[in-house]
Amino acid sequence: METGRDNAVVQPTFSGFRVTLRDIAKECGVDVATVSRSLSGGYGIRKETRQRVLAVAQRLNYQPNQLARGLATGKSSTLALIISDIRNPFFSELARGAEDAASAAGYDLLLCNSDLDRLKQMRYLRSLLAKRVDGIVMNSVLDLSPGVQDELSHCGVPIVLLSRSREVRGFSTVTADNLRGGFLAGKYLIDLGHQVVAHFTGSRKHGNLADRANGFLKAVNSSEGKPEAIVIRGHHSYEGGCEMMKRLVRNRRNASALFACNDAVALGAIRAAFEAGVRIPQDISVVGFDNVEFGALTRPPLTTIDQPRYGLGQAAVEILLSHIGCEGSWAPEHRMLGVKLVERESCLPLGEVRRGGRQ
Amino acid sequence: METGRDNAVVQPTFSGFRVTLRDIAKECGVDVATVSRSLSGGYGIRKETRQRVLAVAQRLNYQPNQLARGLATGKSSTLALIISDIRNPFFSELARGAEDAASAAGYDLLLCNSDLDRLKQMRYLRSLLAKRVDGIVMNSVLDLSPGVQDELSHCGVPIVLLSRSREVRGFSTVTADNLRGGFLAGKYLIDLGHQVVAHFTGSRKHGNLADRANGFLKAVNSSEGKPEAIVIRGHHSYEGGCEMMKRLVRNRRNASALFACNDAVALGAIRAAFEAGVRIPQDISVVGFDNVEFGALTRPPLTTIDQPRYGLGQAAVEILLSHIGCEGSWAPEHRMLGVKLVERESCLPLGEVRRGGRQ
DNA sequence: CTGAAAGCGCTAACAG
DNA sequence: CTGTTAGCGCTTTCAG
Repeated sequence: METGRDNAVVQPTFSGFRVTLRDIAKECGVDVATVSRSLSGGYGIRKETRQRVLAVAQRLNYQPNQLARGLATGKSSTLALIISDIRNPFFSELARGAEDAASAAGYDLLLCNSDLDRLKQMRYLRSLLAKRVDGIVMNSVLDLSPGVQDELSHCGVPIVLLSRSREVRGFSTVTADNLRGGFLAGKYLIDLGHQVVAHFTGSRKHGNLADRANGFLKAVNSSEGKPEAIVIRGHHSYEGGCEMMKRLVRNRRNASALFACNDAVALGAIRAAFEAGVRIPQDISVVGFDNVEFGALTRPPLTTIDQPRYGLGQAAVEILLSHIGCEGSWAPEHRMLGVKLVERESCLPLGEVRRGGRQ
Repeated sequence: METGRDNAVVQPTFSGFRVTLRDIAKECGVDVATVSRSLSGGYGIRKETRQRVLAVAQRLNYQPNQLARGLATGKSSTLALIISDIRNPFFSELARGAEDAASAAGYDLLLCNSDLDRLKQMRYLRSLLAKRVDGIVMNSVLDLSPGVQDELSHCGVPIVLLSRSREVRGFSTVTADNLRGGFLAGKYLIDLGHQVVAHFTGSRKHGNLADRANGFLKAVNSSEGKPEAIVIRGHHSYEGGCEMMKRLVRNRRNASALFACNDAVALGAIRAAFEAGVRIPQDISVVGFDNVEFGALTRPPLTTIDQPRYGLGQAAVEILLSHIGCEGSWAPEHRMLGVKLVERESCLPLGEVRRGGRQ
């Protein structure tokens, strides 16, 4: 039927995975070394020889075996990304940025979901190092023991962290300006006239969240009106947001504004508020952090701090690549990307519509 | 300060990456082969010898070099996932399912974003095969030429597809029951009394979307009241949804219901509707497909077809693993996971509140 | 049960 | 410019 023409047109794309340098060498009547040189770079090879080798390689559809190459060179052309959970839209966009950058440079990207669990992280690291990945982008290293941190920073493969962690030396970092983001959020709420503003955040060990909290506190403390800050800790997830809002509603009905440490928490909080009959933004104004795509679609659309998620992943890989060029002796680089407030409809000036409703 | 104790307690976790079998062999006064055997499996080794080797390996904190092992065995203990875009929440959840399953079995997972682009897919495949991945989960293979498809199915590494693609033999597949999902959605809308119902879908080449469309059409065609179906094609994304809704509003104001091929499209459509002053669900009822997490938070909460995204990834990797056990001669396996309707608030019976509003 | 030896496929000196 | 020679670190016959 359609076979004749098809087979004629198609070139044997994946059939050449068993042909080796030796096959080409034999075919060309030269040595494998010559073939190797011709294929990679081609320096110190007569043009004609190289052409001939290339032609044969092409014809045989030669595909180099990366494992062999890797064993010989100690490099694998693969990078790794260890994050807590790819389902978090923050990380999925970051991952895309990282993968695009890696792919553009000829690297593949291993994805690891650690859930911020120390044991999982250790397992992944071990496996990745065993595979001789050329670089690692990871969430944080704070929940590893200091000794392990130290070892990691000396293990020979460049690692860039996605959190500031001033305490840890020896790693490059890429972060959004979380401190400033927290400050912007706090200031915005206070400028709206709010006197009692809550902050939902996560573990103290999470450097980025800590920065946001500090920025936020800086805003309230440096403010004239002596506003009150209530900080509530929980899990930095949608469910955590729900749960913290329940706590807030139960214990501190006087809060009129909320800065959530990320959009997931904000969305969870909004959901719980809705179920508790608390209106957003009439009863409580909320600002999130991340500017996750779906934040624009919630009820109400979420005011939030935008951070360049894709760019973070991209920058992290760029740094990795620059380190990889430096053959084992790179200087840690710290890059901080800007943030900005995105005003939508989840905030209102204090008193504007408040007390217009129930209760 | 805290150094003394710390250093004493911590074991040298990542320091052993340069110790090789030879080192252990030397230390134990045995041959590398003995060490190799002791470490992997340990068959045909005297218990004491093995113990001794293991102890030394432990002490030296030996970490096997996977590249070397891979070169020798032809396996890499890594799998790969080629999807269109990890930022799509459908895929990020699927990826998590796949990664968890892989990780549990001792495999790492390479992430590739193809954007469904033929060239990118080819590049990834080449790279992955060169790295001797042990298995690949991929979106689809339909946009590759038939010859390439054929080659792929014979290339020696198991591949499982995330779309049905009946036309292509030689691959295993894992999908949700898209046909039934489309049918459920269509029937639901028709049972609500809608007479003119639109369907927003994507490329014909996308097997899963085609199945949903077919299921949908089956529902409308098998219905008593002879309802009318309007199918509109565009990109199966949020933006695509916006754009298709604009088209619908411009051209076919009589549609009172919409089945979107996925939640992103549904959400985009809802957004565009909102901006056009079309009320959901009063003017148009909409049902999505996927049951993406944020669908519960939109305005209004989205009625949708739930498909087990995490489970799809998990199942795909399970199949891969089972194939890997079979040493090159596995029978393609096809698994189809169930779907169900999730009723929320984006649909209304025809006429219920309709015509109560503007225009 | 264990050692010796060959080889996986490629790279990288070192000679010619 | 090109061939020779060693490995990279591990697995896997094949002997002993």
